Amino acid sequence: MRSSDLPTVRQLGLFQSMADSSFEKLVQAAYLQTFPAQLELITEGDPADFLYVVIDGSVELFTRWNDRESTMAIVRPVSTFILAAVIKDAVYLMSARTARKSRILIIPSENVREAFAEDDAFARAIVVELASCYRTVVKEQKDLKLRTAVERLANRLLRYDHEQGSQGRIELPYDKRAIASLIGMTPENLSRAFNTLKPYGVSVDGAVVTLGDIDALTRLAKPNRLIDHDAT
Amino acid sequence: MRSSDLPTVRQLGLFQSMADSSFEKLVQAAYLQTFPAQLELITEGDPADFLYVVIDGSVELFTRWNDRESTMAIVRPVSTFILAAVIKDAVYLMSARTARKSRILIIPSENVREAFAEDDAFARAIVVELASCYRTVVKEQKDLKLRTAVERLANRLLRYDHEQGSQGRIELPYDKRAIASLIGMTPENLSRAFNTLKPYGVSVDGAVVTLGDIDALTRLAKPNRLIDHDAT
DNA sequence: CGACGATTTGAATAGGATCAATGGGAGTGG
DNA sequence: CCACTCCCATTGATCCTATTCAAATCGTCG
Repeated sequence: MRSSDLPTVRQLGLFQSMADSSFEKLVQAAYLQTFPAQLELITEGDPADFLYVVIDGSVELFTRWNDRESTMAIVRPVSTFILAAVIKDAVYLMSARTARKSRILIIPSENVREAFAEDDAFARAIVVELASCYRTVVKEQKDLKLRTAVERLANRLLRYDHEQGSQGRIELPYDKRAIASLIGMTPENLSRAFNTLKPYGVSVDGAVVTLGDIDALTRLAKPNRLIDHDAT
Repeated sequence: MRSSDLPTVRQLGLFQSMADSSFEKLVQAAYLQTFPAQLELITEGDPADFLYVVIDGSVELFTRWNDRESTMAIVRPVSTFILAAVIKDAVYLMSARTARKSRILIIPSENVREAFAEDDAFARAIVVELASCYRTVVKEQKDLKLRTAVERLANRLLRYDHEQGSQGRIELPYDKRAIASLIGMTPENLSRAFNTLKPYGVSVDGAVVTLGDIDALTRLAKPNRLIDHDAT
């Protein structure tokens, strides 16, 4: 793998506290590959043979059932995905495909589980990582069960604004189809939700969204650290 | 605490592999209390001061936002809840109240984190526990995003039937209000969903539900091990 | 320029929520 | 034991939200 990528991976919360020797072993067993956009990397139901680390690009985690499909998450560099399946030596619960051309580090599950068994610091890092993942999904579930589609969109816009420096002007990080599915609605409904938010100062021009009245939008959205914040 | 409860707790996946000394310390620091029904044990947003173990009774995890409320899970004996918050030393994301009179073991968070730091086997048990919790919530999210309310109910009925010995006759484990909220609908809508399922052999008499045509119900529900099963 | 995919808009429908009213036990107190 | 009350569940009517299907528009890329 490219030597310049190594430190980035090493600095991930998941890997930074493990022993050098353990990390070495993991990296030695790993493959770094570049995939074109829209390539299905894993399919839900398959055994979890690898742990994935997105180095560059982005990956969409999605799920299918009965001819319906829903985007569960979009993973951006640098982070891992499907750790839980790997640790439990179970099948993947979600499918994954590259959203764009992506460079991805692939670590065989057995090596991950071996490091987990041998390296105590790594085991504890996994605890922290999984606890974070768990809390993130719980927040998403709260978002889904407690809010309407428009409220979910409003809160997400505020979140993107915050992530992008609170300038009242954001660039949507993914295409609208993906955002719609992520938020749990159809693309058509997303369009209409944007229209519903016009009176709250929201105007859309392609992927650029201007938040002209943050206060009004905030009063509508009622963001909450127990649902919307990333931290803890 | 009652000596007869100790082995049950000790045999939980979370505790069974840890050192005797660590377990001893945890138990020594813990309190066993009996709470009346409908008592709010924890409130979301509060610091996670304790890990909870339901010994007897049952506890509802729920969440509130903007005057709405939703049941996230119901915890039955013997199992723990809010482990992730305790490990991360964060605030609770969910509130909890006893659904009925309950006996509950309460372990101070600091002791849990101390055991986590000192006992490697315990750390690894926490990994497995959190991975399971994570995968459970992911399944619930898939259920919510991919299925209609009637489909969710149909699958849940099949699950209860399976849990209760596949006799085609089940007793609802909680009152309908709770089940409705758990599934993500209103009580009114649950009533109507039961009616919708009548042509599929579902008949309701109080808390007793008869599944007269499992095949038809299954064809409608399309249960899936990546959403509905408990294991892995 | 033309084709394709993504987005938007419109119209109709379905799914679910809300509000209001009624029925039905379980528990309480006389 | 019976009446009363309360809470849960059901039903009806209506409203609102969101999906579906269809068509138009826009922009991008070859």
